[in-house]
Amino acid sequence: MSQTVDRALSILPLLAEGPANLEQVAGRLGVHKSTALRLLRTLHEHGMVYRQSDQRYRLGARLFALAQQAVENLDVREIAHPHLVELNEKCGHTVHLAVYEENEVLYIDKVESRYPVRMYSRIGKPVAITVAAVAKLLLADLPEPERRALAEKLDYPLYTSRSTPHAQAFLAELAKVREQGWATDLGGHEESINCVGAPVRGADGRLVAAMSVSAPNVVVTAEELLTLLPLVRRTADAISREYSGNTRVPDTQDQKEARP
Amino acid sequence: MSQTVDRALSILPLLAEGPANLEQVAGRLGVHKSTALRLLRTLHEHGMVYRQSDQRYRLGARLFALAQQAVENLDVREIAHPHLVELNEKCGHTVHLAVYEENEVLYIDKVESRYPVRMYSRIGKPVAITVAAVAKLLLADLPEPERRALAEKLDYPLYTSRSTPHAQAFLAELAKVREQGWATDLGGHEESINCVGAPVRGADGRLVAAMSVSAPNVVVTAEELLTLLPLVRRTADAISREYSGNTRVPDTQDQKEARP
DNA sequence: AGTTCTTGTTGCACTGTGTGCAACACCCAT
DNA sequence: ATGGGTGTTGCACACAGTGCAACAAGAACT
Repeated sequence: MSQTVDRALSILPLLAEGPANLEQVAGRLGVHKSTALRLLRTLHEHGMVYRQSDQRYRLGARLFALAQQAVENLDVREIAHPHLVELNEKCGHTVHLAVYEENEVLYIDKVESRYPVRMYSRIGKPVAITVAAVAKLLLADLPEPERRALAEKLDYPLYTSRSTPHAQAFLAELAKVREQGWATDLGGHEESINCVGAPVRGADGRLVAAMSVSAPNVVVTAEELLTLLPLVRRTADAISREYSGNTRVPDTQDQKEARP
Repeated sequence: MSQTVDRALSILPLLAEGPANLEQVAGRLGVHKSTALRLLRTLHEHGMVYRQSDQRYRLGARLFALAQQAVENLDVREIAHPHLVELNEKCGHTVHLAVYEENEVLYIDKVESRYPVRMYSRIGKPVAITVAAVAKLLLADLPEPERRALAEKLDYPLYTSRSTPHAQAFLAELAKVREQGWATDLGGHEESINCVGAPVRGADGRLVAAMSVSAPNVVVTAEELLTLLPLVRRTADAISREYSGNTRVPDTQDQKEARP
């Protein structure tokens, strides 16, 4: 909608791929060098980009700080965290918490496995949406037309032979997940890794997040992992209960400045 | 430099404090509602802000993803990580890695303590610059005028009775750190938490990062923690060596597309 | 040392983009 | 129904953003 801002923001993902110099930025934006320079300077003033010693630009520190503050404001995360830690202490595996937002599913919290073999994933990383257990749970909760539209639009990369191959299969899987109230990913993303997930619901019954436990085959088989399902569901339910209990007050809190 | 972009970017830190509606945003920016609306829409299109169900805006998912990609591009981090893990396995305490960037020091990696009592800190969070061991190390390496200028400009919050009280004391501390090649924070940020840190240097001898080990009093006393100093320094040196070895090649790599 | 590229920076005239206004649409309360 | 509180749309004006061309500063040659 706003050309200048649009261009400026387009620089960020571009730099996320790796550092770039002025000409490269100007080139990829399709604007004159001087224009790109002004945009970069503005971004720089706000700490969004950083100019390294070789004069090339890369993403700046403020970005981290912002992402940081943003994630701290998600109250589900705050409530869920101790539960995730507790679950991790009981079973020892990696525990994830994820939310859905505008056609993306992303991890907002993670407790690392106690076993030496760990998964590669990170808070803030978008999830493999067509296969991950948490993604299935979150998408299964979308209203039918939206779910359908999204499913049609997605890519279905074949990470492994057990990845969801196409929209039709995905929608069928979502229906199943919706029905049973939990989800799995059995080697759909990485051949040797399995996950079991359960939904976290708000007071209105809608999903606000999803959580999962993941472990590689070498540590426990898929069958063994599935025995954890009741524990996972109980944890998710505990979070749901606590989250729903918190029936929204904090908004006005920061305004109040009353004296005793 | 660019008014529109400047305004748009100013919205982000504002939303980082918490969700806000159109009027609040317009008000705090000092612009008309319609202007704020257009800016927010542009930010929205880029996934930088998200519109929650009550119509208020908050920071969006893309921000996480960007910060994520940004941190992955920092090659010190990649090299350092296994060393940090190893150090954590040896001593069990929380290990941090931090860099300096434009008047800020921020954590770029962290390995959690194995003990149940954990510190509150997070990757991406700006460090308490006047007291943290890693901050002292990084600032001590700045050229004298810059260091002085920064020290004068900083605030010196008294987190505890042992916090650095003012610029003069801070500069003296930095001189000491520079001299001895390592740094501590003994209860300067939180009464009961101590840290020992050591510098990571590039091929040119300049600091590229700093690392530290932190532990609360209840687990080990400050004296006991200091006995880890040689180990911490050895780890930092190992990272320095590996980092310097990597004498910059990767730049051209992504351009190449030659046939066999 | 001189010359030629390459890349970043500055000043300026033009116009296209962002601006604020006012009117409108909408929702929730009363 | 009626009112206040929001978010949204269309439009005329002007100023902020644009691209150009000329300049500066290095690096990489000969």
